[in-house]
Amino acid sequence: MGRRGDHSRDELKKMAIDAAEEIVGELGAEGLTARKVAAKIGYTVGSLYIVFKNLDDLTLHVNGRTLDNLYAELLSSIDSESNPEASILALGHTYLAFSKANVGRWKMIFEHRLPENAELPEWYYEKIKAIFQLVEQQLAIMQPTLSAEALKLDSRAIWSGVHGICILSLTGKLDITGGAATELAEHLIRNYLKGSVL
Amino acid sequence: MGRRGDHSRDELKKMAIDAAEEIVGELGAEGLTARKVAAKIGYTVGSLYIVFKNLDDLTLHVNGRTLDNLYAELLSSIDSESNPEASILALGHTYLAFSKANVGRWKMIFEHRLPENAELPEWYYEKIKAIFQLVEQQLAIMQPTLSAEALKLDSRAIWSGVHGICILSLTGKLDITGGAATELAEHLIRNYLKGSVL
DNA sequence: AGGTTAATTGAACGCTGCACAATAAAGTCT
DNA sequence: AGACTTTATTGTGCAGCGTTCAATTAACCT
Repeated sequence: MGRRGDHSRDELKKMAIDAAEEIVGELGAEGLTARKVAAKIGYTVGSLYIVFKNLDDLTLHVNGRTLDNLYAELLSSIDSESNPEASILALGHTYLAFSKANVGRWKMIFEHRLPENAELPEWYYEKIKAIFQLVEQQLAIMQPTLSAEALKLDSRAIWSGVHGICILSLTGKLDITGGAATELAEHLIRNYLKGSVL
Repeated sequence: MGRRGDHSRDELKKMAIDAAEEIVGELGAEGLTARKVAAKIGYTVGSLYIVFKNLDDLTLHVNGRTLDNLYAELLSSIDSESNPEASILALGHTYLAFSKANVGRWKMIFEHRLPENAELPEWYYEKIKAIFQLVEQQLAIMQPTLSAEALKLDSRAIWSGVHGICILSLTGKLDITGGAATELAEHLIRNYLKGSVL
């Protein structure tokens, strides 16, 4: 059992997120319970509630880390590419690969619902925005004359589209053969870009 | 209390789905519990488990009906339109409007996760396919030379895209002003179609 | 060593999904 | 009509959930 001074608050927090991450990776969001996390880190449930407001709070932190992981992979998938269209395609490809390699964690981000009146915390929005901005940057290189407004719209349209393909393919609702998600995303990106340049 | 012979199995099933639908509409998927549904139809929990395999089964039936409702609205949004591009835009518009008008029920379709090894039933897939086919039909009118394969791909790409916008806007993850979802979808559809015709 | 502070526990509460023995109503047969 | 069978429905029970909080126990301070 955890004894006083064994771990600082931050250490405990990190341990809990680590444990939760592992559980979600194995069992999906459904399998995440306070008791399991507590058992896994050698503390009792009560201690979790010192560090997190509630289970949703813990979930949010796991999701935050997942977003960070994705962001890192997305970033490293473009820094070698110079052609912006190729970069956007690479982003899409990396996104789909990541979500497939981390189904449980990725699905949790979208299956998770906040309690009635709660709002997503600011830092969470920032992470989402950062991802959109990767696309936005490439678009800006492609079409330097576009207004900030138009860039934002285009990047949101493209990335939401890729995201839609991602979710529908993960949940098997595409009514299409398995590996086609990447192909779909490529299609979407290429055709959108072609059409928007005109 | 429900007495023997008061309601047939099918009536009971319908009553339960009705009640569940109402609860989800008011409280969201989170608020749906067997005990609440039972109380609402004047039966006890036990009776629900005669008619449904489990709560997931009930959820699936509510979702199925929601898909039917959407399908009906989508259908009536195009039968007056003759221009296929306008029709696809109308489909997107109707989709977003429907999801906004029925947030709770619509979100439940995507937040709901099946237990570990369960597969979606066939009739559920059929409903999803039917919706995709509405887009496919319009595309076929637009580009009669396209192969069945290509039609399927294009319709999936477009509709997944619209769906992505729908989900991200419903869950407030678009980092963009509220009403812009429709605008985004229009952008996506128009640019994709423009690009794909070339 | 004794007193204070604070970290940690674990039991308790009210909820959940689900199962199943007990019950009561309808149908059937003589 | 009365007894027997069938079956629809109940309601209690179980295990597990998130969350709270009084009690405990370890570390620190004087």
